[in-house]
Amino acid sequence: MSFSLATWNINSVRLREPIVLKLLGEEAPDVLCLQECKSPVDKIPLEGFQALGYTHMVARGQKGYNGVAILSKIPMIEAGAEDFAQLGHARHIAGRLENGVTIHNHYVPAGGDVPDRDVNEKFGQKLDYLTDMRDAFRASAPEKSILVGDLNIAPREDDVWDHKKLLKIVSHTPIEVDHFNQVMEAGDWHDVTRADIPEGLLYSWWSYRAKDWDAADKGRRLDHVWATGDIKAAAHSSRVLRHARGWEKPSDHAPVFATFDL
DNA sequence: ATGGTCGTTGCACGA
Repeated sequence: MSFSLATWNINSVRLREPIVLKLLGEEAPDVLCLQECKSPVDKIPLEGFQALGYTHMVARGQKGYNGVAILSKIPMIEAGAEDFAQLGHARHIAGRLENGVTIHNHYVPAGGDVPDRDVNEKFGQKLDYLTDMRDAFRASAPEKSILVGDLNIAPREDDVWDHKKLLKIVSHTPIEVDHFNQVMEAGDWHDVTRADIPEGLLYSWWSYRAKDWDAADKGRRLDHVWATGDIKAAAHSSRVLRHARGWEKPSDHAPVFATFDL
């Protein structure tokens, strides 16, 4: 069985229902993981998704902030939702497909502007969220699992438009990258996107504040697809759907895709 | 060094 998957920070699933439908219609991933739905679960506009064959959903939501959902054409059951760092936020949901693969969908806290937990509580919450993820994977090793989401960290030099300029900018600081790598190591997670696209600048997010995001191209790779070691060889065909950043009323993130032959 | 843009909500805050 082969299935394709996409992860996309949608920045309001209700406002952007039209481009979610566009993505599902044009690219037809079997599974779509969304972050920043900014909606209670019962207000997610399901009808159009269902009409396109996405008849399964697991989600956590809250009014106005955060929120994660997994839409699937493949039968899927909920496989847990955790409140890492005990923030009381809807930032994680897991689903299990009928082929036994578990998908974790995360929206890691952005972390505020100042990369110092003593003066910026949000930065501490981000680090604590990642530490809790690490400890959960140490306590229970994930198998046959995929982890996706807006992890709000660009770990590599070629995941940002200017490594040196961003070393003190939240999302690319050494302490965040260290926490990120500890999560990966604890769960035997492997970076599917970079296994498929090992060389070159690669971004999934461009700020709304740039005058011309495409020409300036000051992006960061904040959105990730990981797989556990037991299924990493099944992954291929990774890509970032960059042109979705230029759609009508876009999200500031582009969808990231991968395919798994399992 | 600064300001720049969105979305949701309620008359700011988070990203």
